[in-house]
Amino acid sequence: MTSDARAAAVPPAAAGLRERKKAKTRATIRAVAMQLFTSQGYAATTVEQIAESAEVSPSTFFRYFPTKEDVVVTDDYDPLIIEAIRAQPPETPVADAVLLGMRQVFERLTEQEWDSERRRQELFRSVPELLARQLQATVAAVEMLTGVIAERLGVPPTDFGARALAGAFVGVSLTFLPPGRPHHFDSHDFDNVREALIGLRTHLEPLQP
Amino acid sequence: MTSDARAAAVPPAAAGLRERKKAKTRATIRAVAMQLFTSQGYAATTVEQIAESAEVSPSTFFRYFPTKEDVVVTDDYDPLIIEAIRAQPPETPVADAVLLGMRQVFERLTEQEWDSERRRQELFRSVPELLARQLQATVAAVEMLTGVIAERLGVPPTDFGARALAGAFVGVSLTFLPPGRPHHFDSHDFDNVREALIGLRTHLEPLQP
DNA sequence: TATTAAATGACAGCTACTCTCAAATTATGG
DNA sequence: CCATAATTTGAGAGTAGCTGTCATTTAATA
Repeated sequence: MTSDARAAAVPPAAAGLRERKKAKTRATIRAVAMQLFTSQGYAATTVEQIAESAEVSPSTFFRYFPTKEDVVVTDDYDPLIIEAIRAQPPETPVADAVLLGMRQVFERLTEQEWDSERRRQELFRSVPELLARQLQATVAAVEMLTGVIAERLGVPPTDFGARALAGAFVGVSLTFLPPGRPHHFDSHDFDNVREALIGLRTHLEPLQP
Repeated sequence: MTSDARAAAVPPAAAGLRERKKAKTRATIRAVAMQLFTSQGYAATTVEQIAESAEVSPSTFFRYFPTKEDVVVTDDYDPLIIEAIRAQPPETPVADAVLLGMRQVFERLTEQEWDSERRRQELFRSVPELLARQLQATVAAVEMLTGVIAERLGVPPTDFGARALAGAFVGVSLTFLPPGRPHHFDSHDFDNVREALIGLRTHLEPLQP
């Protein structure tokens, strides 16, 4: 949703053997890949190496992840955030609902999940191509956010006000990933986003229609 | 600055012969590349083809553009926008100064420049990898925008308020590139961005510190 | 004009990614 | 439990983006 909060999914407990095996393979590939990336660097790690470590063929790697970048970029958190926002009481103002929803998802992460999340962020910071793809995913997520916001406001999802609010959220959130300087996004940062939004009002005030 | 307003630069009139030749080569490569992209498609056009059409070797192509993507993504407009914002009278409120500055640069484009700009936008819409890289460039531009805003506000460029405002601008602007639907960004859209920002105030109002 | 610096082209090599086809594995109906 | 159908997998060949090296050409300088 913001450019963070993404990690490996836990394979669902029950399902056909086929499904479970696929989920396990996918998780394994991602795990060993992240391991190799953080130890040798992203560029220095070849798909062949990943495949070998995961004990699959390179062909299989590409069946699970269309590109090498997808191993890092893909995640399953966005739906959780949407749901969390939807779960906020109706009397809560939209802006608060969004902030609280995002925050809650982050707060529920286990220590282990935070760990892989930090490694992901580290990769985004050091590998420009990954950041680019991550931003693309983020922009796509704005669509979803627009959806929930519109729902809450009781307007159609095409409403410009809803779109603009979603855009502002994401735009402001992105500024908390400072260039270069290693700052790991954590749930505390939502307070900062909140304050930033409040500060925004000062500058928007003078705008006359 | 937003994800638009980028095109080929006009080679400066005077300079050493070397400089002029380089500028001409660069412009030629970009021109023939854009031509091929729009006629055959981006993926279907190989660097070898571009090099041949531009009458240079593939090696030379990569000396001018580090990647095939850079042919489309690179531009020289950001400095113009920054300058235009700076040129706004000091009594103009920041938000207005930014909007007016951006708008002016767009208004000064020639019909020819608009044409290539539209082709660029078309490529961003149809080629995901290009959009990703473009977004990366956009985020980088937020830094510059933060700089001017901070300047105007008389605060250090690290100020969170300045960063947040810059982020909000870009975030809101991005929402005017609707997914899929072919809408070409033009200078008129700045009125919409302006209205969207005004609408934002309603939702930010209820936020309590 | 002679010398120096820069731009270019040819070539080799690596790797991400695609496609095809045969072998292996899992699901399903009797 | 077995036969058959549907998926998943691996192997191998091929394309193209990109990097690096080195000799050759072209522009700048004295």
